[in-house]
Amino acid sequence: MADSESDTGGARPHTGRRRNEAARRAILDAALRLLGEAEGDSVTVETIARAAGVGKQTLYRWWPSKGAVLLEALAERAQQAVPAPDHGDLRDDLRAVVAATFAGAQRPPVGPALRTLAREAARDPQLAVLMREFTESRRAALRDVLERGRERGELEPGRDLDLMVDQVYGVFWYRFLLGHGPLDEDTAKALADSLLTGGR
Amino acid sequence: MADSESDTGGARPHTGRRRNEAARRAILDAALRLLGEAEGDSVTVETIARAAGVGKQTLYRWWPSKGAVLLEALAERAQQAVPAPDHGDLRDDLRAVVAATFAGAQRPPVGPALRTLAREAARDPQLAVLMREFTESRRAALRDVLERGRERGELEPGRDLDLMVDQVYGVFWYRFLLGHGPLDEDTAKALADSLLTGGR
Amino acid sequence: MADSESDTGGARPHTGRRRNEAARRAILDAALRLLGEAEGDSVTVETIARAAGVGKQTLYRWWPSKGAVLLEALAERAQQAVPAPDHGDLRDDLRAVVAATFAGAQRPPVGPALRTLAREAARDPQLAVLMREFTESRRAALRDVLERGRERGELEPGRDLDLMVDQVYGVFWYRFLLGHGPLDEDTAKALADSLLTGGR
Amino acid sequence: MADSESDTGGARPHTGRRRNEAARRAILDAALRLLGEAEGDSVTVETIARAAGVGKQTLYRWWPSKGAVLLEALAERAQQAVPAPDHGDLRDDLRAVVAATFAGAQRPPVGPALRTLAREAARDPQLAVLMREFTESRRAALRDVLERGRERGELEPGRDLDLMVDQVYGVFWYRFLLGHGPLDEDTAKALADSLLTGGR
DNA sequence: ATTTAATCGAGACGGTACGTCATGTCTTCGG
DNA sequence: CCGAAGACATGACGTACCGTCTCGATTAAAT
Repeated sequence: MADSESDTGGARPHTGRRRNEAARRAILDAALRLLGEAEGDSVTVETIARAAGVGKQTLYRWWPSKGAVLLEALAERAQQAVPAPDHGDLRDDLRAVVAATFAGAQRPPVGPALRTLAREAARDPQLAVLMREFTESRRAALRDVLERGRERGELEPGRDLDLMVDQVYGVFWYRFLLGHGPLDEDTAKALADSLLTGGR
Repeated sequence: MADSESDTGGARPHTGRRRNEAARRAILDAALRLLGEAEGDSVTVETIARAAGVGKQTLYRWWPSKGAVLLEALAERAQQAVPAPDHGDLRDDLRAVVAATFAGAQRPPVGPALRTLAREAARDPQLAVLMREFTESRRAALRDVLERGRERGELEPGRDLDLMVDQVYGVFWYRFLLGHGPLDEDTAKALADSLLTGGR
Repeated sequence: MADSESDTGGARPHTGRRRNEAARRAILDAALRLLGEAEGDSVTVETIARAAGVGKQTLYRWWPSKGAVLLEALAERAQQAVPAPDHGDLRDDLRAVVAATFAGAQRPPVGPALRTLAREAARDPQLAVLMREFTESRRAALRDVLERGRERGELEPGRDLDLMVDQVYGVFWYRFLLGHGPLDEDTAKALADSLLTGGR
Repeated sequence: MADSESDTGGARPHTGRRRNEAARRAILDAALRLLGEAEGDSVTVETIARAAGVGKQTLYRWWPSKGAVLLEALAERAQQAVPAPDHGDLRDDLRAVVAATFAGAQRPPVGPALRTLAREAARDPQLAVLMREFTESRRAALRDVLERGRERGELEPGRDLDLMVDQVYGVFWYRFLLGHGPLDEDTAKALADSLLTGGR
């Protein structure tokens, strides 16, 4: 009965007094998988543990909260990405980064996970900190793009880069969480252009 | 013991088969107070009821969910604002609206309450809907300003106004909730200018 | 699925803010039934609650521990008994009381329940107190029989009645819990006679 | 932090592939100490291991269960006794054995330990078996005394000796565990006399 | 004037998830 | 190869909120 859900392929070998890497993997995988399946609701610590074929205690031993598990699972997945392209043209780079951000957050397993993560972080200060650190790397990547553009003279020297970054991520999170507007490629293009050209 | 916290001044007179306005007030007041106080803890239905000296059923009779109570409590307080100025100059109007938004959300009772409300909305879909409706009026006011500007020719005709609105509120919520950047008058000015002039 | 076990016959009507007597009954009945079935092992709070069709909290609201539930269930069952016969002859009375004690504790639902109760009381001081009070009434009944006998001159005036009582209940509990000797009617007779006649 | 309690004096030298006697001692000592100290709390395997500065496995390698450790710890201490005197007079012998039993169980280190042990045995069937075996020697000693008395004609030939033994140990355990009556020398005398002379 | 009906405070209820604890098994690694 | 260390799966524990329910009282409206 339990196996029908977990499908971990049977017994994991014990690893003695060292952390069992296979268990870690099973937990992270199960967490991400459940998030993708269940649209974010009802992803319980117990559910994750059962799906991973793991005791709850093992989960609590290594992560402070359910959200921390999700975050690590997600961070792993997102490690590879972080494009930070360098075409030599700010407009192109900006469009690419923004579009990649928008697209990346909506692929099946990531979207619900990210949303759930935000929900959890809203209540769990510890997780909020972790998440802030995680997103920081994304912000840094975007800031690099802008800095390169400024050095090439594509931006006014006095421009507030942090504000520009926040305009991108602000729009992203705002629409991502509320869902009242699109986060498609056209929007990405329009947003990038707005930052560079403004509204005149 | 209960009175030490609620301080409703003792017994409320019954109002027979008509809704007891005093109870409604007590609930909203208690809700707002708790929203402001509870920095990290979650605001419980039971807590609100107890603080208001009210049965839980009274709460559920008049509001569909805990979130609805919280939102109404906050909305009452925020009723006044929604400036939507009309100086005849888009830049001035925009700066004014953005600055007012930034400032309004940080006044002592509103700031923490709004933050807690956002936290609650992250978990309570019903509240999320209500909050969306509530913020819609703010967005509409900003959109009006932009539309007037466009009609005066101060914006390119093809500009995506909704995106501009979301840039403002996106930045606002992003910084408001994460607290990693300022929401002062300079920022308001810079943001407004960015929307109009862009970064070249 | 749940109903297959609980068999409470469907929904219990709510009783508002007053304790639900039906729920109390269901809990006590379920507790005793499960004890009888499961030989005492694995009678979990959760199991009792589920079998009674009740939330765990309801159980904890009214009893301090699982053992307290069992005790109350058992005390109810034992209420009627408490023989304390009065044939006018001490030997007859004593034999009757002892035999009744032995027999009563071994009837299907009572035996395992009593054993489990003792197990629980070994760890739960609160329950130990309750149990002491419960058994006190049994001791008192036996003491009454002895006192009547002494008044009739069937016992030496200086005899330590409390010790006699403890000889009866000591043997009872000792054999009941360890199970190394019989607690049948012959034993009862022999024990009663031993107390009166001694070993010469 | 762990050492503050164990205070085993620091590192024990390893003994290679032979059983480490020092570890055995540390475990038994820790067990006895904890049995004596822990008045209400239960004595945990982990607690013993930590207090002895020992891994849990070392414990399970040499003893089948926690209870076995506790019992062995106690048995060692109680080795000496088992008097079984032979004055040639049953009454004297009986009084001596009973008084010794009562007194022995109340000496400072043994009393609380024995009580805790009984508590543990109530939950641990394995320990219960071991304890039964352990107490069997005590029962045998008493039975010997009685048998010698019977052979000397001081007891009716048909007397149920096992029942007499259980009257002694029944009273002992009953009062020892519940503490509602004294276990002093007078009681011992009265109990011995009761067994021989009875109550007329 | 009496009945009817709705509100109110109170809090019990069934339920879901939580995070902790103890058990007994297992494996690593230093000596 | 022993012994320490401690990770692991299991399963019970007791707590926190949720949203629903039923009281008994109180009082306004309908009769």
